Amino acid sequence: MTRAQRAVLAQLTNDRAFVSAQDIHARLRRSGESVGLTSVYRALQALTDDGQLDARRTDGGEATYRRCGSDQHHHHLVCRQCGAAVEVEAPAVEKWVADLAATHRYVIDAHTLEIIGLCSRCADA
Amino acid sequence: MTRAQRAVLAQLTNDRAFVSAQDIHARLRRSGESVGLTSVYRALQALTDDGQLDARRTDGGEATYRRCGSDQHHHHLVCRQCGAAVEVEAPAVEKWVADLAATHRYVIDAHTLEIIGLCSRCADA
DNA sequence: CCGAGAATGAAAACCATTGTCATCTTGCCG
DNA sequence: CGGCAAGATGACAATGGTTTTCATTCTCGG
Repeated sequence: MTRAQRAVLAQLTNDRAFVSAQDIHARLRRSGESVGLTSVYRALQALTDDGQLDARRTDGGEATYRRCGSDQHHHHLVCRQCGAAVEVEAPAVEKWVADLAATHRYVIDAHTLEIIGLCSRCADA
Repeated sequence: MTRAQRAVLAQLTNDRAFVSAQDIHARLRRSGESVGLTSVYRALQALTDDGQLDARRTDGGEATYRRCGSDQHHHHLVCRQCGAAVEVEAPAVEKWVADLAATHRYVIDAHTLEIIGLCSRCADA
């Protein structure tokens, strides 16, 4: 693992929310651990390919990343304000998806299920 | 409704797949019906706000739009190649989402459920 | 017919992301 | 140790979708 990858992973292990590349870069800068923006992007790409990070896009189209606790397939309940997320599993949905695909003769690559709102902390504030 | 909105809506009523702003612009151009790219973006924005179009982002982060048959809340089975989509309802999922949000004290704004793959036509080709 | 307010679109600005390339590390072999 | 090859790094430029700006053009009520 490269220096940039270690730095990014450390940051995301610390925070544990969905964070954008630019945010990660800024935070690393602020904490003295200086890594170029390009390297942050490369590290995020590599770690995501490696399955160590989950990626999702915000409503605005910005990519955000999170270090998840489970390496199993799961979905997220995400706070649109702070990025805090709860990992959830939905076996019933998985089955429903598979059946549906078969019915319509689609070859499925993936599916997404996300619940977006405000966590209790952000809702109160 | 403005000229641009009529043109965009006509195009999307014709095609009925998820299409990007740039694609719509190109198609209108090609069909003689010339509308500026800016106006296409504005029309898509307005029509989406109006609930006349459904929007989603491709994996690459590009926004795509579709004229759906149902104005009820529904989800999509989408072909990542050609944009063809099947509208599906999932009452069980809706309920599950609501319960989950309550459990975790999240104030829910929205949720997304998408199934991405290849339609039978694209899979065969 | 007139004028105000909306619509239009070309061009510039934006901004996240990716490519380029010269430099710097690092680990290995002699 | 040296030194070299492969990979990593990061400043900078380029890309590409989207939004802003702004001057011009419609449109429609009075």
